[in-house]
Amino acid sequence: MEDKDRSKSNFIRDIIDNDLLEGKNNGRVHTRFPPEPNGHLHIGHAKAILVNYSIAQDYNGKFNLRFDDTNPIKEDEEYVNAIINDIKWLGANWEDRLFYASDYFEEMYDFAVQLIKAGRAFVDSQSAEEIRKNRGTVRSPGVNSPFRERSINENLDLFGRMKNGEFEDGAHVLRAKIDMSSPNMLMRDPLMYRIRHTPHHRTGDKWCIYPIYDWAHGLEDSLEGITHSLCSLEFQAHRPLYDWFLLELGVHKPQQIEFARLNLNYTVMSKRKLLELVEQNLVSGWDDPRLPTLSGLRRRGFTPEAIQNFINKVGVAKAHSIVDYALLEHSIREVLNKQAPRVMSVLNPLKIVITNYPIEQVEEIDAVNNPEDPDAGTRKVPFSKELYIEREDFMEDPPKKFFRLAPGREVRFRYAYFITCNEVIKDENGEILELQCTYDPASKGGKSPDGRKVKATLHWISVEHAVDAEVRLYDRLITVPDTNNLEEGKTFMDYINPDSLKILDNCKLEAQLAKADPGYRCQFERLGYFCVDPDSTPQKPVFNRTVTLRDTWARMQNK
RNA sequence: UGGGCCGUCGACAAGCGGUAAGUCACAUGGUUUUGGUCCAUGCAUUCAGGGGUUCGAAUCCUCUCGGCCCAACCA
Repeated sequence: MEDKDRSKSNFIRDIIDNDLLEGKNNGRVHTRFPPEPNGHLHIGHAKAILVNYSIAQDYNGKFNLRFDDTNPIKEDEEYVNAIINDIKWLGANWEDRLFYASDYFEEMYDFAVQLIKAGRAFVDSQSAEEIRKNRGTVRSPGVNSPFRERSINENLDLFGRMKNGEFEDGAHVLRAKIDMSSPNMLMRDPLMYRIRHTPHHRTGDKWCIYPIYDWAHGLEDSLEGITHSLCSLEFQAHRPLYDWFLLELGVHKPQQIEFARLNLNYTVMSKRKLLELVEQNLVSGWDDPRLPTLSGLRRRGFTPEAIQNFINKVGVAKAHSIVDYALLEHSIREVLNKQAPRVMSVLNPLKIVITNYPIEQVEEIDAVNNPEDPDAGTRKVPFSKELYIEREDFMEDPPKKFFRLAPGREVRFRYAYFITCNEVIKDENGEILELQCTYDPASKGGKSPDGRKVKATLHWISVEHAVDAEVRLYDRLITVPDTNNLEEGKTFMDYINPDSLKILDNCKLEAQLAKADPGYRCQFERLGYFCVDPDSTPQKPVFNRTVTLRDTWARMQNK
């Protein structure tokens, strides 16, 4: 406890440490994640979830999941189910504390009545346009509503009738009576309730008035006994109002603390942009593996652990920032390097014939499943006269630093033999059809008894034993780092990467992979980490590339 | 421009008056039957800029510059 983990140090933990020292909240720490069920979760939400959850855990506190379902026209049960599923997968645990703002509608109503009785709220009958106009601007004060001085009894009567459905949408609103000349726009008699004759996904048509965020949110936190209400920076201006309502009501007041949202470069994170991509069919759906949605990342092959690690590395602060996508990639490689079984697969096959190898002979070669994990053991891989190698592993006229196969050159076929390329067979167009090679029987296992060295080790697969598969390769969705900072007149839609998805349908896999279940992850040696897509069937396996391996050769070539 | 918040390496980010952590990225070398992993090394005499307080300032004061948020009956 004295040895505080410095990597986790952040200003929120400092505040909590101090609160604990002062004995606030009787030493309780209780956080929450309050999504509105109006869209799908993305990695930015993962930060909010994990910041709240990890703090609750580390301080021996509690963490609630609460749906902030106060606006029925935008919300749907479909989203609540998807969100629950995503958070469970991510690994945050709310135990038995799943709540809905709509659970509190009755209490909120009673609190509103209390505020009216205290003379701190009134029914306003101005139109939306009048309210907007009378609010003033950031530099000029607003003016009081002509309905501001209605009597308490009239307010009570009107508010009750609003609730009873006697008025049309927009006829009246309930407002807090604060200060129309406050420099903080949010304190200029903020709205508390609006009339909406819209059925709610949980309360049906029981209610036709719905509480507005500022009124609802603090009460939700208060009612649940939240101690630290952690949210994003744009709510800073709301904090005085959050405090005002709870102080006026004389109820438990959690402390709202704001931190910066997560931004990632070369992608989009806003609900609006994500929706646009989905609706215009630029991606296959909310779970398209190119999307930073949790369902997309899951389908892409990310693990919850990788996302947790990533969020820890990103940290928590108040400065706006855009995190490098490379950090996310590093986070998943770090996990998969330790866990993923290795397998030899050829994405872009080039046939090789070993001319001095007996026809019909098949050898079972021992291959290590994971050099990072001795317990993973070995497997048998069939070796035969006809093999596939990666097309990029051969060059007829290799440049200086190219170590792989070339005419007359000897390389190692991993775990098998030293192989020398003797002849290149081409079609009439000059397209390379196959390579004629020889093997050195003495080099079995990939070692030469005479101490001869080769500069490259290639992966390979037996033609006869390989299974065909489709492999989907993904690249960044957006070609520019920051879509919030574009050239005049351009939108993010002008920077969609046309090559963000490449489908390879003639890939050759080790046979056992045909039986792998969707979600199964492995490393294709020398190529990257891959996982089985839900579209996959034993007849037609489909793999997604989660991320490439670090590739210093590719980097050299790009220079 | 009223109010609120922010500015530490290419990207994140610690630091809380005692002389710039860490991670990613990048670079170099070593190991290697994955051009992977791993290991080693390098990468901010300086904290947006100026002035001030102090024996001592990224940390305190002050001014300037730059960025973000707030005028939905959204959250």
